[in-house]
Amino acid sequence: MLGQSDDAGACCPGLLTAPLDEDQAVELAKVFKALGDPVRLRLLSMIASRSGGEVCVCDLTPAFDLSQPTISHHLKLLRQAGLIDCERRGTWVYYWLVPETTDRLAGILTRPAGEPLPEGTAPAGAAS
Amino acid sequence: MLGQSDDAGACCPGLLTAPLDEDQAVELAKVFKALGDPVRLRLLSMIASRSGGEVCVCDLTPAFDLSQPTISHHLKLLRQAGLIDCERRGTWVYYWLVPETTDRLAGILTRPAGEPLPEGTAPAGAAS
DNA sequence: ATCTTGCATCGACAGCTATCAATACAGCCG
DNA sequence: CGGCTGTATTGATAGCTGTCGATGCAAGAT
Repeated sequence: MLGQSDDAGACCPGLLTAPLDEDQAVELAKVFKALGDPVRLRLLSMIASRSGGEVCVCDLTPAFDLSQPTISHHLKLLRQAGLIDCERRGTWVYYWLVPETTDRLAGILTRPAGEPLPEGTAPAGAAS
Repeated sequence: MLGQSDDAGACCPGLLTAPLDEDQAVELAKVFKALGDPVRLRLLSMIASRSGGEVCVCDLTPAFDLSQPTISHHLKLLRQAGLIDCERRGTWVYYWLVPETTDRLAGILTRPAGEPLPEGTAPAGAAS
């Protein structure tokens, strides 16, 4: 959902250096929207911090005061955003991080070092 | 809203290396939620890519097929998320990026390079 | 085959959100 | 002063989203 299709040239200049076109913005927004929920952020961090690589849903669900279908729903959204992936193994389902996606986001949010900021933060240059 | 107070120790280990606690997740989610809309992403990129530092609202509004109040609303959300800031100068209002916030997000999404992805199990991220 | 457990899907509902038209406010100009 | 322009706020509304209980499906256990 983010860079698995033909993103020729979309390597990562994005967001902070050039205006996004609408299609790119729509795609990116899906991923950020998936991150825009505390439950999903915690799920993602629980999954990602298992550098063992994977977590069983049965380890995730009890960490929240939410019903099992709700957790399942959030996991689905994270998966549709390309942030995680999963596999059934016997009775259990295991989830793991897709680091390419988070790497991509990090790149998109990283401002090219050489960018000369006006002066701190508030460019109150034009003093009338 | 994100790191302008005392985030002692919260430098950036976040998200991918250790499970987020709920308060952190709630705070972070606000920022990601602000990014979870195509219009706001385009606004942010238009503002950020002006490394001159600032953009007049009057330059932003006509770039969208949306009413002026809607654009104003989106700008307000971006500002509340700490992603941009603004200043009135005469008749016009100018917005600029708050790079600290995007830097923080980039750091949060950046996985410590040395993290050895296991491969015995499933994470067939790119290989296979 | 049947029961049991783990997870996903379905349908419903409350709360939030993006959008607009109308209006208010701030500053310039005459 | 009164009018004009650029932004923000308000109020209303359609659509989306997070949540749950109920149900369905997969796979191991009996």
